[in-house]
Amino acid sequence: MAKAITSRAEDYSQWYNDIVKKASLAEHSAVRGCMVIKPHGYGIWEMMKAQLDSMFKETGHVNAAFPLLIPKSFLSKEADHVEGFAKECAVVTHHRLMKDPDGKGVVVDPKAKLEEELIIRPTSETIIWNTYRDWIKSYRDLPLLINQWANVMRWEMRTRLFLRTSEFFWQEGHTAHSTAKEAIEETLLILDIYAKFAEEYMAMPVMKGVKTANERFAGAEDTYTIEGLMQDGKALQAGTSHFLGQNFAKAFNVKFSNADNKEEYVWATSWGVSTRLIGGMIMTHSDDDGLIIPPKLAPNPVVIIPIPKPNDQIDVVAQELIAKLKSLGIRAQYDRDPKKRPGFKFAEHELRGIPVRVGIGMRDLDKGQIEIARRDTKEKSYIPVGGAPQYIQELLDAIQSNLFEKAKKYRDEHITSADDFTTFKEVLESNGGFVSAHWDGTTETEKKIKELTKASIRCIPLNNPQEEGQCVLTGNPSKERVLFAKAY
RNA sequence: CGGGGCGUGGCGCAGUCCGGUUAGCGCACCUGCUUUGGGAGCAGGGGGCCGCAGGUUCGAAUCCUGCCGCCCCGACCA
Repeated sequence: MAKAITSRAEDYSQWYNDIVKKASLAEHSAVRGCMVIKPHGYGIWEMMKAQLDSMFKETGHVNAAFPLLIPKSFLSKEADHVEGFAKECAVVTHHRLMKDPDGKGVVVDPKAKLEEELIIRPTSETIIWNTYRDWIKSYRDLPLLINQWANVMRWEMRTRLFLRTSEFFWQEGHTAHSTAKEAIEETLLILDIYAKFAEEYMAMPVMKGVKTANERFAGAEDTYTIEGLMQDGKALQAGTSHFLGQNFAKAFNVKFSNADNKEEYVWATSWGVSTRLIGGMIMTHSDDDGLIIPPKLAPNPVVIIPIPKPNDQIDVVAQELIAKLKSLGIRAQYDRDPKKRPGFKFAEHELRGIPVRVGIGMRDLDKGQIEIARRDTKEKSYIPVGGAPQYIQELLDAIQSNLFEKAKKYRDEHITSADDFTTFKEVLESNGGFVSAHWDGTTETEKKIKELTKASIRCIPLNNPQEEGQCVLTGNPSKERVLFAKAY
């Protein structure tokens, strides 16, 4: 067991780090806070990208690309936005290096100081709205539905691979609309896409809701969120969709003429999900033996292993199986390497989270069967060669739904109501997860609760039942419950 | 920015307190033989500015000074 990983019970965050490292998903780079995403990890991101991108396209969005660098002055145009991001921006001040006059290497050339400093984008609202000003003149130019796949940089104090790094990869949608109603509809449409993606593709159940003023995106009127629950009982904000009102339109003076030839400010949204989703996938499904990838996100959901080593007959059976799977739209990989033993390969592919493993050995072939093992439950079955493709197809679906059901069961068992502060604290200590409690609606109380328990309000669920109650901390009147949790 | 820890072949570490001649171990790697249905065994082999820069000393991975970097825990955040 050369690559054994720390168990979840022993040290959850070490378990996470071990999985990222030993499943070859990513590693720390030479640059502080920035990661190298390795092929296996990037392959999963590509699967996520492809699916999300097609969902965006189906709903009328198109992709474009905006610059990495943003003039410093742009950032200061929307007051809340500056406040939110100023503390974590990397700034470009010079445009040239020179040989160090006192020795080896290079130094910044003091003569190459930029007249206006540039910010490496922490998000792109400002540069995009500055551009939209020129693109939008009439209601006929609306709606404008644009997305970009990009990297952004936020200078983080503490980083964790995928969950929080200084540079991360994401998509950011930026749309412009002629009415508030339409912009809000867009915000909710995207939230639904995110939730559908999370649940149907990542097999990660999520709560849809709206953020409190305190947790809102800097510059937004409303921030909608999907919140997942990880196996250690902490919540993960997995995606956000913002209704920006006219804040950016006013800051960047983006107006359009309506049908009555009257000028109005444009209504806006922005929305994003990032490589953080990979962290969410890991912490939702994986076990003490390593990563578990939901079949729909696996670059290669099936791996075929010759037992004990390849020969002509096994090669033929493997290639035929690959061809038949391909015709069913299932990608499979044949790990033929004769120098590695099957036991090693079994362990390796389990660690890397491949959903289905097929073992082909002469002993089974003589009986006309092959061995098929599923990663999620570790169960093995012996299936006639001819029936294997269909069996695998059904098995992948079964794994996908089993992962979702298992995660949903866990999540549902970790939503607890609390009506007094003692219970509230006890639930957080013992069971973890979401605590559904009344809150008096003030930021002050929200902050106080966070200070006392480390739990924040993750969201006010959509379609939340209205009920009279008393705030769990202050006893002040409240009309609905909100979801608290400790969060990543 | 506070508190803690760590920088030694690709990876993980020992050695550092108490300086000593050739810097060691496991994994990985290379060669050969034997193996082969759940991380193979044996034999041989290659690979090191001991984080960087100064200093003390006959002699420094080890002691002293300064610097740099990374990880973990907190405050901030997707």
